[in-house]
Amino acid sequence: MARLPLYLRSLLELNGATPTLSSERLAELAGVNAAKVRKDLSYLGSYGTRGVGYEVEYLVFQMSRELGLTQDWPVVIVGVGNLGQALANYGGFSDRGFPVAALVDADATKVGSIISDHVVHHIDELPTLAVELSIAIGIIATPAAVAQDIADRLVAAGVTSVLNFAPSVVTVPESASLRKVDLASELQILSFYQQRRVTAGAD
Amino acid sequence: MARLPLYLRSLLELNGATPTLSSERLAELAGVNAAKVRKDLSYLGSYGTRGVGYEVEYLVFQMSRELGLTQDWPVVIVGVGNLGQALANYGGFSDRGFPVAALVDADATKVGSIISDHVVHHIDELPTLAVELSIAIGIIATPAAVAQDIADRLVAAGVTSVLNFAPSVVTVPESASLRKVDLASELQILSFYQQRRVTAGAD
DNA sequence: ATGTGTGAATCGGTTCACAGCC
DNA sequence: GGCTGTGAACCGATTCACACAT
Repeated sequence: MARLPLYLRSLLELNGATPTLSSERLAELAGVNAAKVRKDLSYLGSYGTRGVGYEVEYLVFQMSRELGLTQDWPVVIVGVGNLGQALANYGGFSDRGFPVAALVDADATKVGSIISDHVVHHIDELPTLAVELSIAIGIIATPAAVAQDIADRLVAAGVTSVLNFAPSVVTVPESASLRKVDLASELQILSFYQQRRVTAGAD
Repeated sequence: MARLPLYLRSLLELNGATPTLSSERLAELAGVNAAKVRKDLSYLGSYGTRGVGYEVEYLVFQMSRELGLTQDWPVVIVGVGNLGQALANYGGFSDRGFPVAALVDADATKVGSIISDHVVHHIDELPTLAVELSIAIGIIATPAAVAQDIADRLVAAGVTSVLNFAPSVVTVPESASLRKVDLASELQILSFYQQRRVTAGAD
């Protein structure tokens, strides 16, 4: 359920403003419709009270548990080029239970340098690091050409969750999970609609 | 059609290795199935030849045209914190026809500083900059709390395509387009499956 | 009275399968 | 013979609508 994180964030943003919340109201906050919220939440169990709504605190707890956020999941960032460095410096990860446990790169000249308090290790150390640091998630921030190879190495090292930022098609075995963030595609999709608007306006 | 950029990228990666390509083969490269490729491409028009496949060069041209990639679309990055700076330094945009035309921020202490060859302007200059630089796309790299306000300002300034990196729900009028990149959600989704695997394994 | 939980209806997108063209 | 283009079947997800709990 890809919307759970959205609901959770909406609930947390309330910051205890209200002890209870209707599906209608939560839908508004999360930018979806109320029926969807009820269906999604009912899938987690019956945590609502008819005539009243959902108890915010309890719901937050259940969602966090469901999403596996009651523990930290250490991440490794592979590739410390522009994007990799940016991600390493970006505080948003560690804050939310995804501490950056290691940085690795294939470039020997980068190995040993320090970025955001982390020493950059060589990619060959991945298997050792993965075990020692209990790494759960690998972030690929390399050039597209090597992305698949990195994914393979991550999985081989026992990292079963992969987030790919490289603009290339990557596959992992059934036993692992893969998500991608494709900046170029996002821009091109915007460009598509942008052009349509411009063209339509000219007609 | 959100898969067009993927197809285009796959075609470009061939680098002229073959003049013609079957839907089967393109599907493989793009990581989807062949029927989908044919449906998607037929939506652009009948650019294939039965018994042969699609002429790569012609297809690339048609797709680029369709996606509006025959021209540049200048972008403005709003917010030059960690993420904003990273995006500004990230060469991937300009390369692909989305030149970073301007950087803006609300923080007066950042205004005037130079990042990746660009002077940071104050957010209030957005309307002027948008017109002068023909800005088509606005990238929101601000804290969540101000993201909606920024989106409103972008739209008011005539920027009708918005890419939101802030972890918050943002809406724009029908007349504009919005895409989002939600790093925290991506990690939480991975965490969800990761936990399921771990839990299942312990059973 | 209010708002959940959920079967039933609906919708959009995916996949199948094959007729038609090269 | 090979591969596209596309109607038809299929499937999951969304939405509707209402019985039922508080």
